[in-house]
Amino acid sequence: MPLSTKDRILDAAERLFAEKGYDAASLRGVTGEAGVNLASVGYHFGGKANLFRAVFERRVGGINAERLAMLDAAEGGDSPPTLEVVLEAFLAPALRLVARKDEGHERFMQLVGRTYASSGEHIEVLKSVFQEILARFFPALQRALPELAPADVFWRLHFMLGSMSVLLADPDRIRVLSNGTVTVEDPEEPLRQLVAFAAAGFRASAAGQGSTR
Amino acid sequence: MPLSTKDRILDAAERLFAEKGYDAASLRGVTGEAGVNLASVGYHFGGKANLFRAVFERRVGGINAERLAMLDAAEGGDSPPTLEVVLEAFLAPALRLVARKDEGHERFMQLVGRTYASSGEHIEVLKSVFQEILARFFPALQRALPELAPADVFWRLHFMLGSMSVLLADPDRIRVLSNGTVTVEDPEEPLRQLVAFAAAGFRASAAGQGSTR
DNA sequence: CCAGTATTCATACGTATGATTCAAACGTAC
DNA sequence: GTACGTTTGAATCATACGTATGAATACTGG
Repeated sequence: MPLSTKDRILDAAERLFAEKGYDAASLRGVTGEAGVNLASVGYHFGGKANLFRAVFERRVGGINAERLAMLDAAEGGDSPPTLEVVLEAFLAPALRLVARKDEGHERFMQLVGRTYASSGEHIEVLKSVFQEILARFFPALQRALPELAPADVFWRLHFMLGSMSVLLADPDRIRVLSNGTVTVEDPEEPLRQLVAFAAAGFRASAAGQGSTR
Repeated sequence: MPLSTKDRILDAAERLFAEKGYDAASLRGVTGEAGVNLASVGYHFGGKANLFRAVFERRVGGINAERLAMLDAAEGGDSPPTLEVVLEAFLAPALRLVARKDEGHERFMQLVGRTYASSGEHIEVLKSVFQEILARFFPALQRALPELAPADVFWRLHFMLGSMSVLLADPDRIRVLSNGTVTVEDPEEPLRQLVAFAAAGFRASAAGQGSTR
């Protein structure tokens, strides 16, 4: 079987939403690229907003399952997992999809990164899905950093999410930023770089309210 | 004098672009909020795209000048500036504008953060302006981190820009992320937190190609 | 005061959007 | 072979968009 109309719409929508953003991507563009009729969007999804949700729901489940599986594996051993292992469990499933040119998945992660930085209402889609992940990873981070105040853990998680989101939104940005100096040949390098950077950042001595005054 | 039509348009455009993004912000919304005629956009700026540029050009000059001044001051002393001082020279001018509720400036920084994470063509506006800053700050970073390979400096700068951009794009995100646990009372705290996090990240031992294999 | 320029205004044009409708065709499983 | 879920084509709707035009108004220098 080639591909169902539903999936062709999802593929095209994923691509166009990631490329142009929600507003600039039109349903006519989506159905045109998918080679299906305009009316089929209404039939299958009920509208543009629901299509946007559907694009997310198709992928996030798998990614988050992989994250939780990696965390479970890391926590299964005798000693508690190191900070690096926890960070990698969170980052690797997302960054690998950008690395291996999965076509669909890469576009999707671009959409995630893009959406995370847009302060609009589209974030709600991300937030609802992120809660379960946060509920498992935050305690794991806190256990790996017992001396750190919860507020500091949140701040640094916040920063790491920002770093990750630009990495997802535009995998080529590092090349542009460095004027072509830095290129990514090894697909694992962004992950290694971010884990090293974030782990050191997490381990910095507290910078909260009282520490510098 | 109250405020020129040109400035009223710029103010409203800044607000709406930051709030809804380039595509979702309409010229009718801008001129409506500004209380001016729709046609005045064409007269003063020539079109929506040029208006977008103008919104940037009005503010970036001052911010970058402040960055360079702080860096000059830091490099004026006898000993070379520490990493923290360099980072602060870069981050403080931007983050302070978010902190002090300058109305206009806060909205503008939100727009900057938002634009940085959008992979579209709007980045070109940012990039052109960022070159001169990069040309001064990258060497300063490299001097503060003599043992680090240039590629690693770029990677970590990249990550820090990602962290900064979410901080700008949505100052309230830390509260949402932490489910209301973490709130920003001291306006200087985001700066302190990010400087501490990024400085430690920059100082991590190299994570490049050969280091982990 | 007036000429000339700069600005502002109301309005219209063409195009595109998301949504919805309806009859017809298709495929497939019972 | 007929019934049902799906897909298509085409059309229509109301609405919104960016842009352009030309008249009207405000401002300014002589």
